[in-house]
Amino acid sequence: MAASGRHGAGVDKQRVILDAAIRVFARQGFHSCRVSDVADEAGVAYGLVYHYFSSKEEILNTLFTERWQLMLDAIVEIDSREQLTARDKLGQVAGFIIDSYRHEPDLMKVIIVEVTRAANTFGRHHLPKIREAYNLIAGIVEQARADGTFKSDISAEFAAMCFYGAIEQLLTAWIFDVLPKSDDDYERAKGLVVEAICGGLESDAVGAAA
Amino acid sequence: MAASGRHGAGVDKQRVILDAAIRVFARQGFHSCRVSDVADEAGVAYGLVYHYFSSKEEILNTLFTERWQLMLDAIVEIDSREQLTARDKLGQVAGFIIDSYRHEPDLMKVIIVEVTRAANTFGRHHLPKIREAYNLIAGIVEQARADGTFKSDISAEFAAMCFYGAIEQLLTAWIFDVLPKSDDDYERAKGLVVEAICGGLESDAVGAAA
DNA sequence: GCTTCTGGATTGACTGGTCAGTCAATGGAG
DNA sequence: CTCCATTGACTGACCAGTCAATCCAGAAGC
Repeated sequence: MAASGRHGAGVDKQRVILDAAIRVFARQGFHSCRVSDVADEAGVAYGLVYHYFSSKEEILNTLFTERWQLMLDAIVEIDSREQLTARDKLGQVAGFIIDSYRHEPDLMKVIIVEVTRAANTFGRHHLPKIREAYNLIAGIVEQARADGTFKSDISAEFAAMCFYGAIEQLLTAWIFDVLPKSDDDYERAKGLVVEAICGGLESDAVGAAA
Repeated sequence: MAASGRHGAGVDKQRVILDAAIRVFARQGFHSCRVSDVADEAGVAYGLVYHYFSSKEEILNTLFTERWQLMLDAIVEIDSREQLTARDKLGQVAGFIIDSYRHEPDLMKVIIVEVTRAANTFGRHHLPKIREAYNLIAGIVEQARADGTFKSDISAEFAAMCFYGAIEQLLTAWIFDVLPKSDDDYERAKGLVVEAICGGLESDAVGAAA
């Protein structure tokens, strides 16, 4: 029966555990929750968690790796669309990330709070993967620098940090209810974050005068 | 003898413990270190830590509160200088934060990694203080929006997030050796981060044409 | 069709180690 | 002599990870 085991009605217990972990990690935080919390949330015996995962960390690893790769693939795909300007590409990237949060806020919260923003403890292991995202974004900027669309005195790596940092801060603000989060807010944010970073905060008159 | 206790050569043991904690927290992370590590680093008995602090967390609390207040005061002071433009004010704020990292990288690492970027676990308690910073920055932006220097279609709160997020991402990149960090890099970053956020990544010709 | 066998799925009690926080004892400055 | 800084061994709680037992779906044999 599909990819399921023997018992139950064909439910994939590994998936059930992962989904439960998303909820528990988002609610209590990775460090503050017990493995038994995850097992309870999944409606599964404690030991079964260790049948599917070698450790508590491996659960988080799996969640991060799955999702982050999706994002990397998306960025590569967006970057490959020749007809788009750099601003449009960055807009699509921002849109993808914002939509990810919109559709799976718990998962994104876990990834950002427990991995991306925890590069010290847990995320250290994932720095290479995280860097890949920076580099892909930097690649988009670099191209625009080369063709004169973007300022040449701001390095692509530096620009990528500003761009990514702004987006992550936005998600963080939503996660902790610092900014409002209606459907409208999400949609508007997609355009605004690009406008802010690419076009700048200063009104065009001032920007042109400089 | 000043603010010291009886024994020793007038050394303030509380300060010694705090300084040791900065090093240990920065090196091993708050969660992965033991209180005994801090005591050892400070060259002090385990129990003395609990003579000066009621818990391990209170040490981190103290470090954060001290430093963050310094930053809030600095921002208020910068904002009060009437003759500065919004861009200049933001530049000073960025400069202050970057210099803080430059002069006390361990302390700033602890504050960012363990508090600011850990709003889930520990930082939750400090969200109000963290928000104050956002609001002060938003205030600077708001003023520029009112006098037409900054675009009115980007809300001040949103802009503040982008600005602060970009800076924090910069520090994070330095902390984890993702960006180079010579004295020159720090100095250049001060101007560039403001140029990126206020002026935008797009070259002026493009920005003006839009 | 019925029974037995097999191996992975599932269970949850238990262990071993870790560590924050306690506290009774010590010591030395005033 | 008193008071408080200082010491460090100890305790109680917590929890990740282990493991032996059990269960059950389907395969194999009859």
